[in-house]
Amino acid sequence: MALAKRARIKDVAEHSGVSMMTVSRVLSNVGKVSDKTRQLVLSAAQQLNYRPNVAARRLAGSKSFFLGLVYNNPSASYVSQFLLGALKACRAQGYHLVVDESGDELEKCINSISELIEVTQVDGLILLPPLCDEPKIIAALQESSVPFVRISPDNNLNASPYICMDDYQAAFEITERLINQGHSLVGHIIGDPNQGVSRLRYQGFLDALRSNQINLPPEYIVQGNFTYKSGLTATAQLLSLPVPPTAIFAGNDDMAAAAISKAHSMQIDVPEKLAVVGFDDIQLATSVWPQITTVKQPIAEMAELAIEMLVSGKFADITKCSPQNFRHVLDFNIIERESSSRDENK
Amino acid sequence: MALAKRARIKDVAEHSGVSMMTVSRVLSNVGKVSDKTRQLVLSAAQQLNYRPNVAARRLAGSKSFFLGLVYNNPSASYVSQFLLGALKACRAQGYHLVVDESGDELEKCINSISELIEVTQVDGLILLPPLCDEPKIIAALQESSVPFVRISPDNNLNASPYICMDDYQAAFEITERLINQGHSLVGHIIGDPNQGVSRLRYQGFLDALRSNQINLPPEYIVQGNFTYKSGLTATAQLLSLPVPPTAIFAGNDDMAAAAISKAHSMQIDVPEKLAVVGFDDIQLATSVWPQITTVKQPIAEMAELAIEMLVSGKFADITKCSPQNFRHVLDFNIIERESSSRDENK
DNA sequence: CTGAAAGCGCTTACAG
DNA sequence: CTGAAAGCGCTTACAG
Repeated sequence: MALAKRARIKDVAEHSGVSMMTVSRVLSNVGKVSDKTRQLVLSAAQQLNYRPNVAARRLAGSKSFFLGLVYNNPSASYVSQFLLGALKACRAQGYHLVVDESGDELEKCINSISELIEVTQVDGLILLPPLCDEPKIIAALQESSVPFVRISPDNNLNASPYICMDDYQAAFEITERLINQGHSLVGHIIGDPNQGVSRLRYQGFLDALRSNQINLPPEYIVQGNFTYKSGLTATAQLLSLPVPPTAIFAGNDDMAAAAISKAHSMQIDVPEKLAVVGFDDIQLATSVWPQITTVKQPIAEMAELAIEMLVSGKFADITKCSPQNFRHVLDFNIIERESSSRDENK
Repeated sequence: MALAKRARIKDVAEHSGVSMMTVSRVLSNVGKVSDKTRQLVLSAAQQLNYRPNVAARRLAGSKSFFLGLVYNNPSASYVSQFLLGALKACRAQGYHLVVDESGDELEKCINSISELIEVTQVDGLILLPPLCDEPKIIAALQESSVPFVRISPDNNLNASPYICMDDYQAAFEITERLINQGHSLVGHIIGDPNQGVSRLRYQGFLDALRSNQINLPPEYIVQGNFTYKSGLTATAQLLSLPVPPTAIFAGNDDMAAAAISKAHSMQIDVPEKLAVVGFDDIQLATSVWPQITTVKQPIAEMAELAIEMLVSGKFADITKCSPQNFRHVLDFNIIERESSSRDENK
């Protein structure tokens, strides 16, 4: 029934005694209209429960009110947290979100993005890592002139606006906490080598040690790839060292959870014999025992900001933007839980 | 550039020497066209890299090629697994997915669904549990006459086509496995009372005991709500019983993971002193130690089937469908892992 | 089996 | 500040 009676601009125009054009102007908030007629139109629209027809709008040449989200990130919890934030912001702004999981094949990925642009005609695009660092995708997007925002990108920082947090600083701080708690033999499991954040977190870790005059032998640093499985292997390696570490800083929570599991299965108590800290604060961090001390990454906030940036139109014509305004850094929090004991408080 | 040169139906028509109408017929696969002209049109379309303009299509009164997915399910991994399957199927069928997290307030939820229908003009809708059991939403949807498919619904089974698995049978079988392994004192943590699957799993559990002539005192059954936290509390209660259970069947994996954590923190070894089994096979099931024996629910397959049902048009006019064809049941698997030992093999 | 006409609901450009 | 005209790219319904 709602569908059958749906009001059109023409109805609103007749109802308020002005032309369709004036109604259109009022509703899209464009051009000058006198306050009086504006009120007239607005109340008529409300009375008729007018909702614009997006298809007609789009066809006539304006915005589609669709935004696209493309990802190939394997972490389900990362993606869903992001999705939640993005959806919330879209709703607030009157936009809808078209989601696409691109797969890992570069060719297919570019195809599905151009599909999204041509067929869905999105007004803007959000690229999640590690997809957002693919030069070919960036190039294709620039050519299409569709505005896009990248999340935690690692390269081509002048190519588009982007949102990130200070991974380096967070890693520095969480490592320093471990040091302040008396740990000097701290192991590190590096994240996916294809993601820039892995390097930043590793660097923050190293610098925290250095600034505390700790010399760590290289065998205490092991390469992982952000998966639970890689965390298992890496931890086994660390704990088999002649002098095993008393603490492990894993590059993300999945690997930290694995570190805890592996320690348990080797009869090593966490946190008594081994402190473990992670990164991200995904749901898993509070679904294992003991719960994981970690860095809370503001994933949902990143999503909301990304939508707002796209909607604002500030980056509509990227060639007119100064790359100085591209960088948006959000704050993090360190959350202390049971997987690392706080000796100083005991 | 792709956007600038985009071919229209008119171009394809001129290129192949037929009318626009014929091109339209060929491309939408509707009406009779001679094989010869069909080939002509098809090759012209390909040559020109023609892609239909969805907005124009929609405006002219045909399908929107958008499908909607609405959820309020709190389990991030459930939703993302579903999303993955849905996205894959959409891509295969040339559709796009508009996702909406509805929130828990019924009023807002109905609003956002009607928004989705009116503004986005989706051709069909998928409802995830527990949202899919809200009578008011079902009523609103029926009135709008938009086809919709529900996932694991609990009531109004004649209201729409739906997809589910045999939760009862799966619970029966996984419980019987525990019994066959020598457990007679098996505790159960019931899931969210608002979800039908909780009751079905509970019922399967009870009947497995009964069919094995086991009388279980009622205190071995505790109410949870599918969250990790509720699993913690429920397990504490079960393990404090004068004679604690030797096994726990949790209504889902989140609660099973909590059962393992709680047992650990009470110095009770899993699976030696306590076997734990869950339900769903979400990522968490393999991210804790020991990994959880569980029922693998075919979430992604459910999503794919839902999309296919919507696209097929079989349920386009629901008033013409026989409710006998509504029910679609998918198979499950029981996956044995380390959280429950297999005594018979030792 | 094929085509000419009209129209979907909106916005762009052009006038005043 | 306001409006009449034309058109976006497609499909529906009507002819033949």
